[in-house]
Amino acid sequence: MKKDQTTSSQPIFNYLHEQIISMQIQPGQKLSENSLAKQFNISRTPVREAIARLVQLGLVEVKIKSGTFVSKLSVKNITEAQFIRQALEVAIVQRVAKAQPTNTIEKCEQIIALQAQAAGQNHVLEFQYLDDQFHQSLASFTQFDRAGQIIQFEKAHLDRVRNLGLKEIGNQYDRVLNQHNAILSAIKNKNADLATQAMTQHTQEILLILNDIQKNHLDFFE
Amino acid sequence: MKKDQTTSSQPIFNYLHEQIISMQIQPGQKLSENSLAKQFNISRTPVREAIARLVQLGLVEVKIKSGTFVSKLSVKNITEAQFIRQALEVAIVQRVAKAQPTNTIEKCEQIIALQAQAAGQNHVLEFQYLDDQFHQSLASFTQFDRAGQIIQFEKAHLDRVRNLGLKEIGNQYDRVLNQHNAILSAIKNKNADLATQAMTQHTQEILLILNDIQKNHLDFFE
DNA sequence: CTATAAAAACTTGTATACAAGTTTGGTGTG
DNA sequence: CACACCAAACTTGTATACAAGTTTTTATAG
Repeated sequence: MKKDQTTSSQPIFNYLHEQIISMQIQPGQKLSENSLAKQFNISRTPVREAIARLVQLGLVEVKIKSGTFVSKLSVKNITEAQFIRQALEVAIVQRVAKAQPTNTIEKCEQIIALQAQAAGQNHVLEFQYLDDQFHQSLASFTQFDRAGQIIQFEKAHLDRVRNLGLKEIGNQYDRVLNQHNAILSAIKNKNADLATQAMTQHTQEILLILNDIQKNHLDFFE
Repeated sequence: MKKDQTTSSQPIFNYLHEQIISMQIQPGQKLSENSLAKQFNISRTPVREAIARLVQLGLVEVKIKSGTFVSKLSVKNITEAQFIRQALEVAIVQRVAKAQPTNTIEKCEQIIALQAQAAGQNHVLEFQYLDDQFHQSLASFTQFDRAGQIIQFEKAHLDRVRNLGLKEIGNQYDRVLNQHNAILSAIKNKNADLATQAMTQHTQEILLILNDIQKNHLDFFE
């Protein structure tokens, strides 16, 4: 009566996904199904499943009978991911603003408070984690799991850029905090239009640094 | 110097996808990797790849070591697909309305004209095809292929409902035509808000018939 | 030393064999 | 007839072998 439901491809998918968005596996780098299989002590079959999913997400490209490569960054792909994310986040925040669910609002307030703490202690990873939590709290109100999933998957493309920019540009804690506060404030005021505006501005932040980052890392872009 | 790039899993993916959204393979029906492999004269490997993609799209569910089943319809999934589609279509039409690209507008006018013809001749499939073309024309203006892809994949869930409703409710040519005209008119008037409103109403049509269809086909719903 | 060609090593795509769990059908017993 | 139990047939997950094309390396000729 074992209901396993977990496959061997899930861990390797999670590993590769995390390594790619954290830029520890660099854009353009070659992956080997055989090496990965040996590394994880499994056969090529589940490795190929994991890679197939990453291909669907646009994070990996397979050149037939030649090799598997981590996708390079491209302004087009990143702009597109931002567009999709913005469309969904805006639609979500509009629903939240109209419903003003107490639970969600309180959760967001708590997260913002924690973010202020993390900012004060310069805890970058914690701050980023809380950023995700803020957006996921809003998304979870809609109970639309798939929408949240798509956002997460698209955000992978944006996170690669953000993590690349961390080293040189640094985390702009105050900007993000102000924007989160603006979004929450608009929600509380039941002002869907203002919430839309605030969320739009927030999700477009990445575009402001994109050109600079491309200039500084031309080898990572296609 | 053969650049094949096509895999044997693509045809079977296309086949299953088409059969599922056209409801020729019914919700809840069992699929067999072995049967499909024999049917297409290939091995289980590419069949499994195709099925894995369908699982990602929510059209198929795999019960481990027990069977593969076409997903049943569910109000939650359908509502969610509608939400995602609406968010993206609205974001797209807003861009089009602000830019007013001549090519796109002319294309849409042509499509609407063809739709009027198809409606007059009661050509259901042609009318539906042109409906898709209308939306894809708007999407292609943004040059965001992935956004269009996501819309198409989410629309699969909506098409199942729509095709189910065709038999009893029938195609409401005039409603759709009026809505397409309203969208295009708002675009021409550079009125993004009106375009948003028109697109929202258009994409929400499916929700109006959802309850009735569920009542008439309880066995297809989970 | 350079250039070219052949061969060896890798690469992914596919077929197939096996493992392990689930479902189904039948058989025997009460 | 009803029910429990066992076996056979199916199911998906995984490992592995092979096919076919690409890349790299090596050796040989000039």
